[in-house]
Amino acid sequence: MPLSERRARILALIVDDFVGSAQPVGSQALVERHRLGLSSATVRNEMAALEDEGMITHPHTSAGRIPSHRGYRYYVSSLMPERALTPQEQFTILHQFHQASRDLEEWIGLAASVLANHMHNLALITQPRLIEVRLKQLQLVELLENRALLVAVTSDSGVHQRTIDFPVPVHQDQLTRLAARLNAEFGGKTVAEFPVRDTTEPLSQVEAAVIAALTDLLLKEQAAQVDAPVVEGVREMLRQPEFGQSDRILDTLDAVQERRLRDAIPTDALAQPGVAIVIGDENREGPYQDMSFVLARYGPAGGAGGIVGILGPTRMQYGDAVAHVRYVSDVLTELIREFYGEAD
Amino acid sequence: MPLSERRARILALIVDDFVGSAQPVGSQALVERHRLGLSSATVRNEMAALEDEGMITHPHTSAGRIPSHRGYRYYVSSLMPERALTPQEQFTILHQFHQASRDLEEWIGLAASVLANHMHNLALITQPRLIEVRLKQLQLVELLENRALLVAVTSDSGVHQRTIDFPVPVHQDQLTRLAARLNAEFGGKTVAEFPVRDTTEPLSQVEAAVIAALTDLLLKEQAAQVDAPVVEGVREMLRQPEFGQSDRILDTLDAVQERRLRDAIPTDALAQPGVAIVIGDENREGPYQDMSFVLARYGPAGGAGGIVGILGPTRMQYGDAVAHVRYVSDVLTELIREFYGEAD
DNA sequence: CCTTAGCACTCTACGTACCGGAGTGCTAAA
DNA sequence: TTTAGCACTCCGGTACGTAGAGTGCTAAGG
Repeated sequence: MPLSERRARILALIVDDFVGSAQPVGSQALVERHRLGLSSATVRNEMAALEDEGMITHPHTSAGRIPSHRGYRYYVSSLMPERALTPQEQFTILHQFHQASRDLEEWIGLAASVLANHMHNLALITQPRLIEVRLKQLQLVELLENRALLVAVTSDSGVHQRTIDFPVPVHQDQLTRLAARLNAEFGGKTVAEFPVRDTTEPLSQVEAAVIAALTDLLLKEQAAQVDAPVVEGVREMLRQPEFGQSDRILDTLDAVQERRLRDAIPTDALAQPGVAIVIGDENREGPYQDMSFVLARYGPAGGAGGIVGILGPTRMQYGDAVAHVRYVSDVLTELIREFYGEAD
Repeated sequence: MPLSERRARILALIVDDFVGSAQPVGSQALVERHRLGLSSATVRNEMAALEDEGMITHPHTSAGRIPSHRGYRYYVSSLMPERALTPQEQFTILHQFHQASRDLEEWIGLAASVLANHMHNLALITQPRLIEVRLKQLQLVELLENRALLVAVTSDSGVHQRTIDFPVPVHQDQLTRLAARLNAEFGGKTVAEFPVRDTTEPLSQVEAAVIAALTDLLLKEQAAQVDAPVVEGVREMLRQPEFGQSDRILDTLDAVQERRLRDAIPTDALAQPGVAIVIGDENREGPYQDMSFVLARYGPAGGAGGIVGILGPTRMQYGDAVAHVRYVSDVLTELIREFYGEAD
């Protein structure tokens, strides 16, 4: 049920003020700061109503109001002004990409830094990957007489490596020939498309070992839906007043380890296109229940892509966050398109 | 000038107690806890003397004593009991390595985790590298019509990649032939040994671009004396009481970023073989001046190697730290010897 | 019926005061 | 040289009082 216009306006002001100051906002302060044509008493009545509707709460009896998770949700869904970055802001960001070298990993790291610095919160970006992983080319390098390094380049330009132990000695010549043969046979294929060998015709032990390693490597690669994300700005985020106590910092520090974060990213919120916002207890996992994600997919439709987003306390500048995430996602999409070529 | 035996004994007890409890230790507590055949007054006299010699201090007038950096230095140099890990401890650690797969990077990460968990402090390990980087094999993979991925495997089994843009279109066939040719020509050589081309005979633009990229890549690789280390246990360390205030945590968090840490590792202390201890203000850089490093090199003599160590507050179990670092360093050395083969 | 002035009440943050405990430094005697 | 004794110091915790910000309610006014 929608709020009355005045009530909604007051909610928006409470959110704005609280996001800015991190202090509970009182009726009188609100009236003065925004020159409302109302008395503080009226605002108090509205606040009481907003509290009944679950949009705001008190930390304690005689404190000002702070938005509840529900209030934030209402705010971002109905009240928040849409805003795009100004040309000036866009330029500042683009400029940094032009400074960097043409390297995908570097771009990802840079994008994360940019986001983190602008939003004073944690930025996370997963490496771009294709849904379908195709083998592009493999290489075999002798390390010891019975061990080799398998290097596989996949269609998303990822380079993967693994050592293989053979039951028999091998030489580089042999490996090079084998690599050429396997490239011809498996190149350009997904694991699912790998030709099944006629089992009656026994493979050489070496060949079998390489194929096994290759298959396993690509399967593992494909299985990992999302890589552990690149994370920047942990410190920026922890500087926010909500992390004032050190035990809170330590717990959060734990929660934003790349590996834990990978599983915590609420990917289901990204079913629809556009920027998704996941607030507080909309997160399933405990440690993130008073934080919010602002997430978007990046990458050309059907091509290699990943997730870019911001994680911070629920008290967050959602409008700016959305604008920044959207813009950075667009920039990354464009860079990837360039990198992999239009044709892909 | 050496301390009298009794005075040294008292210093050792102060260090031990303080390391254990993080509380300043008073004369009476010391006497009671260790059943010294002395009165607290005598101990107080000795403490006053130790303070004159700069070995201990007070936080304030009526507090117990804590070791100064100088006191720790004396302790580790002259008083600390040498200790090796018990067979039981050794087994616990070795066991974890046997669980892991045969992958060098994984070993490094595992070793760091083990160290961090046992010592409740930060563990850091640099990737193993050779002083001399030799090209083992290179591979060229077409990405776009005028862009390729250069993958170079170096003699320390490192896999390095870089994209190359060509002024002209290329095909995979051409790249494969070129790669084979360059492998024959440059394989097994260091950058310094790369044959200089006769400049009068012009290279193809493609070949020139690849050689330039390869040279640059190996040079960069060689130039970085130490990689940014793998770091584990940040949270373990920050849990120590010396990091009780949140601003201290944030500052430290900053100081232990991989990149900053790389430059802060006091490598010069590792000139002599064995385990090096760098205490407090023996560190040049500010943020580490109330922390200590316990470091060792690992890797077979003349072979690929790196640095393994612990970073924590100066109040640290130095004896255990040394024993653990030494043992893990030995284990890593053994693993590397196995991995690269004895012959190397 | 909505708005608002007025007022009693509540809770926090902060500063002051106070006290017990642990520890020191000094002195004088053993 | 060691030690008992004692006065002194400082921290940490608790209690208390106060100022400030804010609330909720009531009753009067438009």
